[in-house]
Amino acid sequence: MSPSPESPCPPVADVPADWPTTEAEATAVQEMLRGRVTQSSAAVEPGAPGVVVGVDVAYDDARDLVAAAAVAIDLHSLVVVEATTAVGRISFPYVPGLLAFREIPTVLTALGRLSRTPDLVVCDGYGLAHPRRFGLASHLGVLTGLPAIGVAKNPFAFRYAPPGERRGDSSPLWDGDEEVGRAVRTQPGVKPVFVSVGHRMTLDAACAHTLLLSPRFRLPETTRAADGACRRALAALAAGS
DNA sequence: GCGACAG
DNA sequence: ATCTTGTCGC
Repeated sequence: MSPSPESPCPPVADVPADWPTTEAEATAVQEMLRGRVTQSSAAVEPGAPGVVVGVDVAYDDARDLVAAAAVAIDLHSLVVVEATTAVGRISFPYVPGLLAFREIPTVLTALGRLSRTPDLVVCDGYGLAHPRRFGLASHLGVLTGLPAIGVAKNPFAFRYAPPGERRGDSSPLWDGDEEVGRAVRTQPGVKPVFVSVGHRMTLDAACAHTLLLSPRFRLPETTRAADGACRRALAALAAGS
């Protein structure tokens, strides 16, 4: 039977047939792709005009569903110019270090539904601040070829000294003796966010972009908008089924 | 070996 | 991530 024409239910995408199934396979993919990350001059200079896209996902574990959102925001005005969503089957269990395999297929679908090419993608989570230097933001950047950064709400397993209390203060995020990202104070006296390079971006530029995207709240406008959009998409799906 | 551990 | 109301404060 084909779906009834009047059915407003959005299609739920299945997991790609070639998607990794085991942790060993997923780790091997990371090892295979990590060399493609570029960390040179910023593809989008902080303050330059352009469109930044925030991506985020929300889960319905009971139904095995993940909803993704891609929200395009004008870098200068921070006004939302476009938003897309997608719903798919959860493609991987949550394993620290393998988060990308849980989110990427559905995020890619949402990104592909945008009518424009982003100048920068902002992810929830990490890029190079990752056990194998290939977190979600790097993975998404390499697969799309787009400049990407990761802005996480928690320091994961990395160490840092609290940055100064003023907006714009930052301190290194360390994996041993290697600086893999930075703790950035986006609002005075508020817990910092944890920024790392995803792809085609320097750490300095990633931090500068994060600050420009967070003029009023702790989290970047991209993250806030994408979070709201994917939650609404998931709620709408539940309501319509 | 055990615990910690982005979302 | 998710479970979840009202409430304090700018």
